[in-house]
Amino acid sequence: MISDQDRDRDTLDTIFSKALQGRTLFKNHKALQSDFVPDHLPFRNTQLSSIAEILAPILHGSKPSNLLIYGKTGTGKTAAARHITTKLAQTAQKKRIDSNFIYCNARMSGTEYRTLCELAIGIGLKIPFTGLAVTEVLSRIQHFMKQHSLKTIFVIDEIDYLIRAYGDDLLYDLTSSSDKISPGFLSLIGISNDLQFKEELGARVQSRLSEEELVFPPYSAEELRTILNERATVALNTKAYTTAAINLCSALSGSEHGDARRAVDLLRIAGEIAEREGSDQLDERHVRIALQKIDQDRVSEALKTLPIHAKIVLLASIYSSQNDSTHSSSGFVYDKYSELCKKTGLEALTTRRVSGLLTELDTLGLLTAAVVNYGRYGRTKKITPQISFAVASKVFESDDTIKHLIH
DNA sequence: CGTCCACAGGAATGACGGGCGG
DNA sequence: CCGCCCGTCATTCCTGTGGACG
Repeated sequence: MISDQDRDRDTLDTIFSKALQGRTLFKNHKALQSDFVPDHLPFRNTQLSSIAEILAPILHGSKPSNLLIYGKTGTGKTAAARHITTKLAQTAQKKRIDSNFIYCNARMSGTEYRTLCELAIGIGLKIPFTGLAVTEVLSRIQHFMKQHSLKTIFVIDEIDYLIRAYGDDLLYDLTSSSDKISPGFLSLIGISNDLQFKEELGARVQSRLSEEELVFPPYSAEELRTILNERATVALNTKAYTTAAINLCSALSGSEHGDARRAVDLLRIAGEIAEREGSDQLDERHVRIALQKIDQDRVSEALKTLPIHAKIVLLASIYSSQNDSTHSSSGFVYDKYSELCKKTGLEALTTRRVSGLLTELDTLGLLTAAVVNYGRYGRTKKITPQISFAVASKVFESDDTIKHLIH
């Protein structure tokens, strides 16, 4: 009989010895991670030079126009913006021009307050992580920028998230604060995945924020192949992958929406699988396994960070819709949810709150909550889980408070 | 053609953890 | 230390609503 510990040590030993033998496929794992900004962005020359032209005025001390960048996920928006800003920052530093380039992701930050905090930290201003009014943080930032006459470019990624959750007031304040900051200034670069996002902006913000606009089209499968090849030569050892594997990665991602990030993720995960298997070449088989794993990974990451009640609501939705779809109204889900809460000893939240949680889970893409009218029989959200029971249970099993709800 | 279901979702309010200025 | 402010999450109370049924 082999204990768990023994087995763990065995596998660790084999991993280590393989690494020592130099059998790893990766020579630079970072180049395939999603936050990696490559030196060279193929097929984005026109966009890059447009951004550069728009931002260039900062090099002689005047305020660049605000910019709005559109494009679906994985079309290189973030990479392009980060690429240009770091290049600019380098040039500015060389020529001793005072300027700040700050990047933040609104969805990661979560709230208006925390987005502003990113800006504050970026310009070197200390702000407590809670306790202040948003307007207070804003005026401190403005005051600080005026005092030090800071010239700043602020990139807000996934800006559509911010608008949907909080409205455009903050953006209005940010774009109309130039006199409070002068002789410093603040230029905004908004990045949006949503092409219709602009219509959600009020007219006053719309004209200010999108002084300039740029659209990033999706990559074709052909272009993806070139990109992946470029990344692969940086990230992987020369003989560690087949061209067929690269081609498959680009074909699989290109057929959907030309999503480069997904293609790169796919390649990385395939590499990791191949490495774990101990094979010395990444081939098409690994890519196919990775394809199954990739969505699951993304989802379970989201699941893990969910608050406890959101987890239970999600579980309740899955149970409710499991056998027959007539049991997927928000009322049914709530009943199931409170039943589950009773089992864990937790106090159930109100219907109102659960309704809110359902919409939150919808925006996370973990389920769809469509409002439907059954006339005489009322008006509900029709809940359809977007993840399987298997995936959910796998993640929730590691949560002590709800693991016994899974059966 | 009006009724009325079964909720949606807005507004006001409160508890909580936390910072502020005095 | 105090009294006051904040954001966040949740509750309570409320008004609104599309369309099948009678």
